[in-house]
Amino acid sequence: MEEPSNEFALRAEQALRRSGGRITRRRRALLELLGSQRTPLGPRQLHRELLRRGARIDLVSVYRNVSALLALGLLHRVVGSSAVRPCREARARCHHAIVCSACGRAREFHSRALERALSEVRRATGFRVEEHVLELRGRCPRCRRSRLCRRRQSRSGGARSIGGSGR
Amino acid sequence: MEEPSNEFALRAEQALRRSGGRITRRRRALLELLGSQRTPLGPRQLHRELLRRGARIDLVSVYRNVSALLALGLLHRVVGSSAVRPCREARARCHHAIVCSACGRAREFHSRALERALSEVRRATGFRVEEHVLELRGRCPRCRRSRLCRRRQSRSGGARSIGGSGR
DNA sequence: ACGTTTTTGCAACACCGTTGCAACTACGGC
DNA sequence: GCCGTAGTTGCAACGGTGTTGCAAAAACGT
Repeated sequence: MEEPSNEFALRAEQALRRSGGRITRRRRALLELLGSQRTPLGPRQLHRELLRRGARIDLVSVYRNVSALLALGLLHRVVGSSAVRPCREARARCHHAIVCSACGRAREFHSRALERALSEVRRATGFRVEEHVLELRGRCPRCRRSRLCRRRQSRSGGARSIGGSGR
Repeated sequence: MEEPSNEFALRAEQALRRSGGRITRRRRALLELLGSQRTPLGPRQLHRELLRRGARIDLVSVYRNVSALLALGLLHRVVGSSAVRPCREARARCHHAIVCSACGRAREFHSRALERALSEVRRATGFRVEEHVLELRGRCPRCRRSRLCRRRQSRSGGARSIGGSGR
């Protein structure tokens, strides 16, 4: 058997074994892909990419594996979509991310000011803010420049027309 | 015809008329409900509540109306769910909200510190942060106290067991 | 190599939201 | 008040997404 080619795949394999899981050819392919992805991908996209790379795997298996990895805390789900991305650190619990609404690329960051602001919100509202549930959406520098960087993501309301001659 | 009983319904009716829409009995019932809801509700829940109140309306119509209202900017969609809530002001464009992960109640707030933090993030990442896409999730004071305040909302990963005798 | 346990693929299913179409209804004009 | 036009509704059918039952296949410890 081959060795994991990236840091995430290695870490994930260890975690899987520790929890009694097994390392199959398809699972490894998925881990490699997840570890090398440059943007959050959903199960469907992961599956398509795996097929494109020559792996023979069923969509259901991708779903099951992604769920398992989420449960193990190895993946992070982009808020408001089915896309996932690997958690940077083994115990990543407080990262924030900003996702480009145009190209979908995610960038993680750490902001002292944001931490402070969250404390303020916590105090003001009495809420206990839960970890890693904060996510921003915006346009990344690249996509701000070029309009070329397109991609449909519209989870927004179906924009039913009003007053249009809707037959 | 009756007069709208709450501020939101009134505002929504005006906006709908302005855009060439018409005010039907069912639409009005939905607006009344939306204007009086204490927590974000999804189309399904809205529909159920409308039936419970004696209105006879099809689920499809609820979907269409909610979409229309979203398109008009009268409703705001909770990130990561299908639930909606009325925008407080007619032109609300920069409110932030914190949603309780237990009971679903939403509370809007305004935070100077958060504004400042967002500026910092903007500078640091080069992203243009888009409006009203930031949303926090946490436990509200009530739900922190009592465990009684329950409600299923789990859009989280199906938590497929690993190494369990999955049979 | 063998037996046990997990993983996989397939098919079927459940759920959510959307769309085509015919019937209905609001509303402006007379 | 009645009419005609144009927006709205309900129904049924559809498409997409994610889940589950089950038998075959594969991984891993011995």
